[in-house]
Amino acid sequence: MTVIFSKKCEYGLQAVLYLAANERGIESADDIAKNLNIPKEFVSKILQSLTVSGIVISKKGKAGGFALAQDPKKIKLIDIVAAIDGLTMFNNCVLGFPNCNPTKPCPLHDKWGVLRTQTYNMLNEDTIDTFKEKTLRKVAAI
Amino acid sequence: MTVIFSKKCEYGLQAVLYLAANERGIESADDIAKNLNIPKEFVSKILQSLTVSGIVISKKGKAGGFALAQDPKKIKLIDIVAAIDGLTMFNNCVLGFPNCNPTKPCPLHDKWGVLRTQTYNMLNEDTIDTFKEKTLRKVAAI
DNA sequence: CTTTAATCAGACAAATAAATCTGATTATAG
DNA sequence: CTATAATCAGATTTATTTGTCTGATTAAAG
Ligand code: SF4
Ligand code: SF4
Repeated sequence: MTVIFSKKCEYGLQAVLYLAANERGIESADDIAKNLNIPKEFVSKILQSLTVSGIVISKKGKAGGFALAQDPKKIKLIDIVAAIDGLTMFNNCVLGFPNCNPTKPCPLHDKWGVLRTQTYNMLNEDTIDTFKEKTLRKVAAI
Repeated sequence: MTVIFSKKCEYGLQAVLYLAANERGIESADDIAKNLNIPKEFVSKILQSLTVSGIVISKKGKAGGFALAQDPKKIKLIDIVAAIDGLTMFNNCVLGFPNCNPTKPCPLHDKWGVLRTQTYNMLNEDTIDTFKEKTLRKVAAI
């Protein structure tokens, strides 16, 4: 069981945070994978897909790799989530009931609705440039 | 993608809420499945496992089925989650970083830690007898 | 120009989760 | 006592997610 996001999405978030934090520009998939201790081929695939979404760019050949496609002051975590897992979870129920709808609230609607929104806001309110320090410290501790 | 809980857990939560809400005592798996619009064999298996956890009881043979093992005033949603998915998610990171630890916080630790606790509280603070009405209304709308 | 180290595309494999099936057992009701 | 309708246990199937492999392409550096 993952929490909220798929592994794909978690790795995507970690990789993009890492790219933003180390400020070295182009970074190889191999390097990213080693530093985050996640499977290289997998994170490589994920970053490939994020090039299509315009979040990272890739450079082929020797000394190639991935880098942010935009200023980290413009990228939010929610952008990465939207690109990988989509945003449907922010319309779904913790209990798995269908048709989430304030007019047909299920038992937890009031409480869950608030938490769901706060989770969304958490991912939407800061740009990833503000996470550099903490990302570096966390990565160092992996 | 499910939200937080596995399908197994979602169905378990729904089934137990349903048993508490309709107050008919023994209810067949077939009936539960039809009313919740979820697979009968699957919910049956899940309820079987919840008998082991002491949350429901089962009665075999004709007119058999499942019923709550305890007074609904004593059952909390967190009990069902603990029995099916376990509670590890309440120690894990949204970003999937390993070693969640306040001394090695990752970028979202402060915010996510709070939301995670509030989610736990949401499942822990009320007993399922308080959900009857809303459950019935939600089930009717499925 | 050749070697090397990287992405890229797409197939493939393994693991996990979700759902179904089968046969046995059990209890009720006629 | 028999027919029926249910749980139960466990195997099996299917779907999805996660992870790996292969071969082609690309670009840098000697
Ligand atoms: S009404 Fe609330 S609890 Fe029910 S499905 Fe919608 S968000 Fe979830
Ligand atoms: S420190 Fe916070 S964000 Fe990081 S893993 Fe722990 S809970 Fe998650």
